[in-house]
Order: sequence, then C-alpha cells, then structure tokens
Amino acid sequence: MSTAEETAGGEPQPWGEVSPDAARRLLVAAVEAFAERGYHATTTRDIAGRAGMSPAALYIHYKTKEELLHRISRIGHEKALDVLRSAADSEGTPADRLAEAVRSFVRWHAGQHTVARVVQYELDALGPDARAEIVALRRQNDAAVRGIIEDGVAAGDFDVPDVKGTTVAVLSLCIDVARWFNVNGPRTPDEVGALYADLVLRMVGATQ
Amino acid sequence: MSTAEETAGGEPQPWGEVSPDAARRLLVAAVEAFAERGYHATTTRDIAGRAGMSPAALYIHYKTKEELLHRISRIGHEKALDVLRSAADSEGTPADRLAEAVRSFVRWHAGQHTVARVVQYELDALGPDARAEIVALRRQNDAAVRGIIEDGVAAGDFDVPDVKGTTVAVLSLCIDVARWFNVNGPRTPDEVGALYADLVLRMVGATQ
DNA sequence: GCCGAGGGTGAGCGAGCGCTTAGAGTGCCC
DNA sequence: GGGCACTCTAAGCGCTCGCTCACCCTCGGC
Repeated sequence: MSTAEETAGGEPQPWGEVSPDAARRLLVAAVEAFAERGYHATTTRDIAGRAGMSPAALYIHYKTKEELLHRISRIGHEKALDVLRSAADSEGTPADRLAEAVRSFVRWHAGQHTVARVVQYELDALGPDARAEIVALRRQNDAAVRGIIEDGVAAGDFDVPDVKGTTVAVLSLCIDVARWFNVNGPRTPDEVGALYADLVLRMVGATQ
Repeated sequence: MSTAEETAGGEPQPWGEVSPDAARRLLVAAVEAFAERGYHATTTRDIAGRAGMSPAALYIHYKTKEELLHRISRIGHEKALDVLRSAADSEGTPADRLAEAVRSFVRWHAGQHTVARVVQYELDALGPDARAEIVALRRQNDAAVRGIIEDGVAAGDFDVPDVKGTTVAVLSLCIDVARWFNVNGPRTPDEVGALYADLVLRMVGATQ
C-alpha cells in the first residue's frame, strides 16, 4: 500500500538514503528505542534486538552507540530544516510564508515525533564536536524563521516589537509539539499545524 | 501553599520543607546532576559527591535513586502549580489574570530552569504509579489555564476558536522555556515573562 | 563512664553495560 | 573448486552501575 518513503500520514521517512538495509534497520530501531526510553536508558542489545540482529552486528555498521545518535540527529535536523526552508523560500506574502512554514514544521514534528524527540531532547548526549554541528543546524532554523518575520515587519504586515524574542517563541512552540503530541490523541498532525499557523499569525500581529 | 524563603533573584527555593539537612543537600545535588546530564546518565556516586558525602549515605535518606526523582518531580510540580493558581485565582479581568499567570509561570520556568528541566523531561524515568501522580498534577495546570481562557471567552474579552488547543499551546510555550533558557543569555526571567505575557494575549485575541 | 540510637563510611557484591574477538555462513570472481 | 570479502553470531572482557553490609563516630541521658 505505502511505499518505503511514505507513511500513512504522507510524511516522508527520512531514512531512504541510509544503506545497506541492515544499517537502516538498526537506525530505525535506534530511533524507536531512544524516543521511548531515552538515549542513556537504551542498550545496544535492545537496538540490535529490535532490528532482529545480535548485539555485535551493530558494530559492523556503526563505530559506537553515540554514532547512531549523531547520524539520527543530523539527518533529522536536515529534514526538518528542508521542510522549513522550502516554506520560507516560497512565493507569497510574509503572512503566507510564515503560516506555511509553521504548518509544515509543526506537521513534521507531530508526524515524526519519535525522530523529533530524539533530535531535540538527546542533544546533550553527543560529544562536543557532534553537538557543535547540530547546534549550527539549529541556528539555521532560527535564521529561516527570523527572516520571514523581518520581511513581514519591513512590509508593514506584522507588528512585532521584539523580533528575536518572538522568533525564539515561535520555534519553541513548534518544537515542543514533539514532546506532547500523542498519536492516539484527538488531533492529527494536519490539524495541529493549522491551529498553530493561526496562533503564530496572531503572535506577530499579522494584518488579516 | 507556602510563603517561602526567597533567593536574591526573588524566586522561592522549593526545598525548604525537606529535612534533615543532609537529605535536602542530596536533593539539591540530584536536581543539579539530573538537569545537567539527565536522570539515567547521573550516577548515585555523582549525587553523593556533589553533596559532599559517600555513595552509601544516599541510601540512609532515600530508598532508591528513583525516589529522589519522584520527590523532585512532586515538589517541583506543586510549586509551579502554586504559582499558576495564585495568578489564576487573583482579582482582575481575564486578560489581567492570563497575563499574570503566564508572566509568573514563565518566570518560574526560567529562574528555576534546572528544576523545571528535571520535572518536565525526566517523567518517563518514573515507575507507573509515580508517573500517574505527576500526570494528575499536570492536568491541574491545564485546568487552571483553560479556566482563565474560558472566562475570557465568556466575557467577550477573548477571541479563541479552539479553547482546548490554545490551552495546550500556551502551556507548551511556557514550559519549553525551561529547555532553551540560558542564564548567560541576553534575557532575564522577568523579561521573558513580560514578552510571553504579551504574546499569549495576542494568541487569545484579547481586546487591547 | 557506659549505653543505645542514628547518621555516616569503606569495601565490595551481583548485574548489566558498551564493545571486542574468533570464527562461521554466504555469495562472487577466477 | 578455491580464495576472498563481507555480514553476522556466540561468547565473553573489563568496567561501572545501583545498592548493601559490617562497622565507626558522635552525642544525650543516666
């Protein structure tokens, strides 16, 4: 029914580029396990078991458990940044672009909330070099959102007294969706995205 | 509801009721360690060391490492709930009450961001019974905020198409402050509180 | 001076951790 | 068929974890 690239919700699975197959299965298993129990509470035996392999098999494809987290974090951040940027760079008024950015970014964090949780909340488990690389990706998120808001202010479409602070708040609001979103809850990722796009337009005082 | 002891920053220290002294020192040490490295990455040797004691001393005052986390979570949630409720129950228009609730709740999450991080992000490390107790406290947060928003809608002061969704978003925004707030950053807890109070009033469409 | 109680320690137990190693199974090229 | 490269496993190493235990120190009551 669905291809390897698509879930039922229509969100792209970010692991298409990972090969060989065994390495991808280990990565997917690690995402599940890290999201459920946290990086430090997850054992390499658990990851290998979920992937249907022996504990030693993990070390054929990854040097350490931390390398798994690093790979997940980098790919996850890049995919989320892609989603955000393609909305930020689209045609339309600043309000259109901001609404679309929030809608798609939130949809990603809700639909891919397992990946997002790992990516957002396990950063401190990475070593200094890997962490620095991820932090740089995050700053690009910030720049993308701030750019739209600045455009809106310059065009006179937004009323934002504190652009930097509002940027932080908007991103924080979107990212935290990964923490509370529940697949069995009453809302679909699309619905949360629509709600949040409206709330954010209010936050920036967009002229209706 | 305690009229608590105050630090220089004006935020109440939540641990006044914990005694004897050694038990309180261990609790404070555990909060620092859990906030820095996470529950699972923190060792009992580290906690005891920060409190200036031997590893075995921890077990005179607490049955397990998890009991420490449970105590921290319960006290932390109760203090945050106190802060939120005293604003929610105050006199004034719904807009005044909502602004004050957000301002003080955000101030708490920024000023006490070590406690708040532990309380918000280590919930899954608790066993089922302890977790259920904490989840019940969280629902009271939700009820307090939703109450103010409903009052505002009933009074015609707010324009909120989706009360439940907006409540979740407001609380999420406030709580996530604990994740990104940095003591060495450019903003004080008071400033973030003021910014967020304004943003939330916009989110609910408060008549200015 | 002696006692009991309670807070504290040094040493260490059993368990489970991340990771390694020796070797087996499998497919491919000659 | 034989050699090689690659993938994977069974077994287990060295280590650190949460936690325990036997014992010690301090102090108030008599």
